[in-house]
Amino acid sequence: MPELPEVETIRRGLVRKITGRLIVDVSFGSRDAIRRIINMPPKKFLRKLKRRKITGLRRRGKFIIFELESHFLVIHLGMTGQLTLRDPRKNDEPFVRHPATGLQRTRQHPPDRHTHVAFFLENGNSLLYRDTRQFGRMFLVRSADYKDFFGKLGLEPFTPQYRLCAFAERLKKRRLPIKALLLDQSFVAGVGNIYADEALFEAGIHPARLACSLLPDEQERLFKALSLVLRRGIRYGGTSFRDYVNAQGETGQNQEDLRVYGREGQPCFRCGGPVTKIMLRQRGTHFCSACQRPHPY
DNA sequence: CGTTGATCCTGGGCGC
DNA sequence: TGCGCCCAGGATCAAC
Repeated sequence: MPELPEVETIRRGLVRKITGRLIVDVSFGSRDAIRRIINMPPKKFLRKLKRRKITGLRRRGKFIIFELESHFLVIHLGMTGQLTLRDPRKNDEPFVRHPATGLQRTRQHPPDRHTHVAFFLENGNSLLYRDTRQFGRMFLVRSADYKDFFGKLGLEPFTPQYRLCAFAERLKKRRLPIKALLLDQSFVAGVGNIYADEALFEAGIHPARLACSLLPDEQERLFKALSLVLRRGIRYGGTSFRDYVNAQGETGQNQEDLRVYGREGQPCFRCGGPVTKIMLRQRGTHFCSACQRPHPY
């Protein structure tokens, strides 16, 4: 589910509301789900979090990172993870799936069978972690281990380290389809299936091209396309295809602005030809077969 | 070493 | 209505 723009949108929606707050309690859902999601016994997790103050909120790739006093709580939302705030003074609304779009409409909701962790804050609000498919993970990382934890993660877009020369150098070493490389978090952090397809379309590059075969101007177009589509995703509050909601429980708007993802058979915005969908490494892959040629010559 | 495909889950949608 | 199958914003890991 959530790629860099979605995680960043959640972060921005939470940062003012939880920074400086104390975690007074943590409650858990079903045992089996908790064992998968948290990297330690729940009692230990609770002991380490109780009475801790949240001093800040960061993001690295698709990870959202809660700064505590001696630790970081690192959360990866997997495919269907949701982090939402619940204010007991406001009314709850049930999850409602829109019959036509399939999108969920909700503001805040009470915990249900997919709500696996609730963090209770001293101001009465709670932060709910809900995850239908249970692919998300939470880690408590000691401050000293922080760098190590993210050691293998790749270039971070929108930072000074995200530079064309580093990008091109990494590209040249890899002999696999460029789409597959874009999904590899040790290359560029934060890119997932939607934004990989969107960036390749913007750059006019066929998803099955071998990464090492990209010509210099293609490398540069892809480098720029990635930051373009990610920035656009953030500006529109993320892409809601199914489960993604922001910290307030609202869907994003970026699905209205996608060029190829989810548009199979519909006209390419550039040439008018039909958008093609193929399976590449078990992932749905959308592109325009006229604008994104399999061979550059 | 690098690359690949199976696997972990639940649920929605489709064909029969 | 129901069943079986395929698909879904992801990442890990055994096997080549």
